[in-house]
Formats: sequence, structure tokens, C-alpha cells
Amino acid sequence: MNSSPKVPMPTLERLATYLRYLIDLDASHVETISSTDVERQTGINAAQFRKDLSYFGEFGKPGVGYNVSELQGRIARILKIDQMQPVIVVGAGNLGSALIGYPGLQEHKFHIAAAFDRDPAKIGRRQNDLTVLDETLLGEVNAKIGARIAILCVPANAAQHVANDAIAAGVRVILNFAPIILKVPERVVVRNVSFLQELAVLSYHLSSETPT
Amino acid sequence: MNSSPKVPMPTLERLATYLRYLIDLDASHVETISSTDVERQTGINAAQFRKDLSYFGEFGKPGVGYNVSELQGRIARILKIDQMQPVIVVGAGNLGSALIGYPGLQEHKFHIAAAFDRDPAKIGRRQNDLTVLDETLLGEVNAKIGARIAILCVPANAAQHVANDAIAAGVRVILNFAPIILKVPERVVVRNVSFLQELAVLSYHLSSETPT
DNA sequence: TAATGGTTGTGCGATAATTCACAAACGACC
DNA sequence: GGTCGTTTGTGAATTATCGCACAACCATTA
Repeated sequence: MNSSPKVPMPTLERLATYLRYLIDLDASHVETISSTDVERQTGINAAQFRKDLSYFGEFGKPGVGYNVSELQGRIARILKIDQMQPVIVVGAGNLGSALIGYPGLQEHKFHIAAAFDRDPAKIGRRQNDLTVLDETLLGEVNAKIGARIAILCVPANAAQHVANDAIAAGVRVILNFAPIILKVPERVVVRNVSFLQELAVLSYHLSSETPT
Repeated sequence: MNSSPKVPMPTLERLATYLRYLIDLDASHVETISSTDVERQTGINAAQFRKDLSYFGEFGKPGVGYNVSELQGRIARILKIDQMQPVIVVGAGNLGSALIGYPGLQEHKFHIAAAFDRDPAKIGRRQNDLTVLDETLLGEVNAKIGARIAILCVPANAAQHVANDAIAAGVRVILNFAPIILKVPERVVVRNVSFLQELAVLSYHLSSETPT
């Protein structure tokens, strides 16, 4: 039942956005939305919204719209965030700690099952019911946890090494905060988050717009 | 001398990537690179690299390649990160603190000139030579600082309000970490960073690849 | 000076993503 | 049951992005 042969990446990214709004709407007891409602709220073209969904089947009723809670459930299932998933975090510096303490992760069904670092000063530190473990134990520990998602919050020069270890430990997808392009086997999916890059793009836009 | 009429967004994003690698290469005293070298290191197609640069003029010598330090300087100038830029951070929670303590920002010529929060418990706290200020002072303080870049690390329900204030205070581009789509005037540029979204996309990819 | 090996900058076709536009479907109302 | 206003799902057109392929160019060596 792997329904979708080739879903565009931008579609997947937008699905996550839709889901966020649907959760809010559901919390506000809104029962039904139309694609034009979505456009008003998100700025994403209504046809785009419908086409995004169409990759995964039919969701709405013509003349009526979409049932909020049903759609929410189905998108969550598509993204596989309908049930808790274990995640490991490597690197317990400022950023890693911020992630560990971020309640949004739990809400979105991601459970940080273990945190690692190689700095002895950080190993053993406790935070949110979690003890920072020695990075060298990654393979051993994940053999029990079975996390297939890893979040890398280590410095650029350590990232490739850590990624290799994580992959060897069974990790299949990586969220990489280090400003470096990881070399990984084809089956492994990596997504990079780089605020420096984002800031650079923003910085570029500063002069292009002339005031008044 | 606003040379470039319409540069694709993906090009800008890649420019920031190139810059990172050039900085490293320069530090390793590499003098020259070719576009194929770039492809080997970054995985970005060599022709893509050349085309990206072509939006801004000519940079290389046929038969030779590109001078690393010169190219680095020119890309930095294009992205306007060749000289220090003041940035304000709103929201001094876990994430905001992590950013304030992140040395990479300084290295990339972004100087956090002020940090704000609305939580009395956080106001007055000091970190990295910076005192967290009351959010209501944003306009007043930025009149002196003149920052045109703001980083939003506030919860989703506060983000729109803070964005409005920041824009009123002269901010022109926003890096938004809150999981919400901000409504801003056309002249203001927003970029969103959402690890939840990234995780969701990664999560989707978990099942599509079948083992063996 | 001529020939050679290597590299750039770019026109152009290929691929991907977005948006339009409309038939088919639905509920409400008469 | 028929008509009307609304909204979906999607084929087709449009727009954006990518990557090939090649002429023009440069340094080196003979």
C-alpha cells in the first residue's frame, strides 16, 4: 500500500505545514475547511494544496471541503508521525540542549530516546529525564533503542564521523545542523538546517529593496 | 550597480554553501579550485556552480579555475556578509540562548546587538556581554542600533505580534523559528526554519526505502 | 609559434514545480 | 426532483530550475 510513487519534495514540506494548521484548527473546534481557506491562512495557492493532497488519494468532498480532524489524521499517517518515534540526538551543546528541552518535539510524536556527546564535561549531565551518554556508546545503545532518526548537533568537523557511526547503528535519516554536506549512502536521507545559510540569504535581500 | 535583476532563490542558498567551503579551503591555503572540484566536495553539479556565479559576473579563468580567496571575497560581498551586521534576537528561551552563544554567528559577520524577551524571569539575564531586554523596548532600542535583521525565537502564538513590532522598528528581513507563517508587508523578507517540519519530511522517508 | 589539455561561461533542451481552468460532485433550497 | 452556488480533483499550460554540451579561452610545453 505504498501508494505514492514519486512525491515532490516541496509537497512533503508543505504537508507538514498543513498539518500544523490543521492541529490548530482542530483545537479551535473548526470542523471543515476549504482549499481557499487554506490559501488565506497559509498563503499557499489553493490548487497547490489540492494537488499536494492528490498524491495520496482523495480527501475532500466537492462543494463542502475537508473534514479537519480526518485530514489531520491522514496527513499525520502519511508523514508517519501518528505514533511516537524514537530519535537520538548527538551533541549536547547549546543547540542539542535546546532541542532536548523543546516540548514541541513530544507534541509532534518525536521522542528523544538518547543523547550523546564526546565531551567528558557533558557526559553524565541530566536534562529532561535524559542522561547524556558517551558518544562511543552510540552503536551499543541504539541496538536497544532502534532509533532510525538521528539529529546531529555537533561541530562541522565532527559531523561526518558521527554520521557514519549513526548510520552504522541503524539510523536511516539524519537531521543535520552542522554546516557541512554529509556524504552518506544513497539509502540514507539527510536534511540540513543551517541558520547561517538562511541569514546569508536574508542578508542578500537587504539592499535589493530600495526604501520608498 | 545592482547588477542582478532576478536571481533564483536556490542560487542564493547555494552561494552561502559555496562560501562555507571557500572559507575552509582558504584556511587550508588552497589557492585555486575548479567547478569540478566544487562538485566533488559539495555534490552540486559543476555547471550549476558556474551558472550560479554567472548571475553576478565572471569569476574564473578558463583553463585555470577560480582563485579561492578572491571568490570568497566576492561572494561575501554579494551576500553582504563582508562587514559586520547588527542583528536583534527576540525570545531568549533555550533556542534564543543557544543562538546568542553560537560563535559561528560572529564568524559570519552577524553581530547580535540586542536580545529581547517578555518573560520577567528572563529580562535582565546576562549572556555573552548581552543583557536580555524587555520586549516592549524593542522599538526604542532598535532606533539606536538600527538592526535590519531580526531573529524570532518566540512561541508561535507570539510570533506575529513580535514580527509586527520588529518591522515597525525598522527590521527588513526576518529569520523565523516559530512554526507559523507570518503575514508581513511585501517589502519584508521572511525565511522560516522549522525542525519539526524537517523531521516530518524525514519521518516520511522512513518507510519508502525498503531494507535490502 | 603551434599544439595540447583543461576549464570557464552560456545557449538550449530536459525536467520539475506551480498555477490555471473546468468538468464532476455535493448540499441546500425550493 | 431540479436548480444554484460552491468546492473538489486533475489535465493542460505556464513558469522555474537544472544540467548537457560546446565554443572561447588560458597556461604550458615543445
